[in-house]
Amino acid sequence: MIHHPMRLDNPGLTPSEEEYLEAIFRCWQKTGERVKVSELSKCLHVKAPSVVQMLRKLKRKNLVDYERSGVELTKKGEEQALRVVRRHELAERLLSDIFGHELPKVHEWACKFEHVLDDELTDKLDEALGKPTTCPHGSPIPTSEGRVPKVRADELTEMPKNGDCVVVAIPEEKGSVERLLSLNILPGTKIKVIEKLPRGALIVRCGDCQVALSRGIASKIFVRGRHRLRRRRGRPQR
Amino acid sequence: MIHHPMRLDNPGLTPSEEEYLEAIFRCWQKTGERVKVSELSKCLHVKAPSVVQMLRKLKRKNLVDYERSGVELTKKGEEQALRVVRRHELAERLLSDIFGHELPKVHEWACKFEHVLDDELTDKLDEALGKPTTCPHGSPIPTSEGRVPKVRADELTEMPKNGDCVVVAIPEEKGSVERLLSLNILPGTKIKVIEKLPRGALIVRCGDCQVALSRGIASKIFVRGRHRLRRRRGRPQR
DNA sequence: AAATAGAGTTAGGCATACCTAATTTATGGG
DNA sequence: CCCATAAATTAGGTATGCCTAACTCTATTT
Repeated sequence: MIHHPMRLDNPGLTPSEEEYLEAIFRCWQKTGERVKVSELSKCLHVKAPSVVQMLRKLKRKNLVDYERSGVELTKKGEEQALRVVRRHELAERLLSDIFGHELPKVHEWACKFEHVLDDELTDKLDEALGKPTTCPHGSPIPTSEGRVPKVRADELTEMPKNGDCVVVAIPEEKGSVERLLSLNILPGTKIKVIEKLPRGALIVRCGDCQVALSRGIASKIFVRGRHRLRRRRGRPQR
Repeated sequence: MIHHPMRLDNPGLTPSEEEYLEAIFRCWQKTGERVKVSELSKCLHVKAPSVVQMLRKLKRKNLVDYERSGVELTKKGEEQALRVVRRHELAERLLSDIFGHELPKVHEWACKFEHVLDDELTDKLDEALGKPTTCPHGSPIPTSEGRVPKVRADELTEMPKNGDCVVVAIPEEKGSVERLLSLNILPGTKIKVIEKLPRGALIVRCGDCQVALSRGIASKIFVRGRHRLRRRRGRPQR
């Protein structure tokens, strides 16, 4: 069967439209601000005029609220975005279950997989994987009803000196994951802040060794302080 | 990342081009004849002019030998087709490993998955699945070098009365798979021909029960007579 | 051999989604 | 306040890959 511009299992969304919705959602999630054209342009690797064109299309479909000040998902748009995110996170789980040592590449692979999972397959996958609550990087997986489990977690940079904590989520991006994987810093890892350096950088102990983390990467690691009562396998956020 | 018309990991083939190559290969495999436009039109669910247009494009790229009499893959075209088939069959293995009871849907799902597996992921998948030699329906999986393990197998319709045999391959198509799954006729199943009816239909015993199979479906079941020496887990063809 | 059906082809269009170049609109520094 | 730069937009163009309608073969039937 041929690549159809519009998939039957979804309410009239092309793969591209889905990618834009997902990107808008992820950008918005980081800052809570309306998302700018230039931001999407960067993260989708697409030139600005293409973004504008697509945003107008999404606006016509009532999926986004778009003005010069930036974009925001509408209720309807967010629903769709969450469906895509769910498929993406489940694909990541599947891939990391199969290819344990390839975590750095999992995100990229999942970007493609998310477009070939229809609702039926997604739900079956969810079940087959044991209804996981987070992706391998620690992000929560939206439920099939579109609810995102919210979780209390703080940036590693906000931990006090000598603070003990447990990693809840790490970034998705390949370079960072490679770095963290080599240091054995993954969701679930216990780490302790040894020293706080200027500019947000810090020195942490994980396992036997001590390493310095730049602010850039440390601010994308989310942790839960160990003084909080630990539930088994908490549901972290990022 | 956005849906690009041409994937980087493959030598300039769009997903559509790949689908055509695969379809040409599969049609050719059935009959050994040059494939007709109308045939492709039917099996790709695309109108004839679209087929013609694509065939001309593939001809320009030296992937097919195309004249009014029909199409045939060139050496180069076959190489590419086999890559796609390999990805498809491995995807089927993966899917049927995860969703054991959903065999009828596996082929359809794999049609989508085959387009998101690059060479690296395909090879890793091959390894993770234990380098299987056949897809769950029994078709041989081309190697990464593009070799197709050939296997001796005969149409069930050619078995003699009272012949004992082992199923080697069943069709991919959903309806047939549903039927055969309900009868518990799968690759590996032992069956015995009880009666040969006119027009190629026959009655077979499998397990405890006896069933009638129309010529239509029986001719798409491939078997190996039990008088042949059995190797462990033979590599069937269709 | 003419008529006709069906397969193949050509011509002309359309939707998607990308691009570049040129223009407009903000925005922050002098 | 004005200008330079960055961001957003408009205009116009390209490649894919599908479509319909109309035409041309080919082959079969009468």
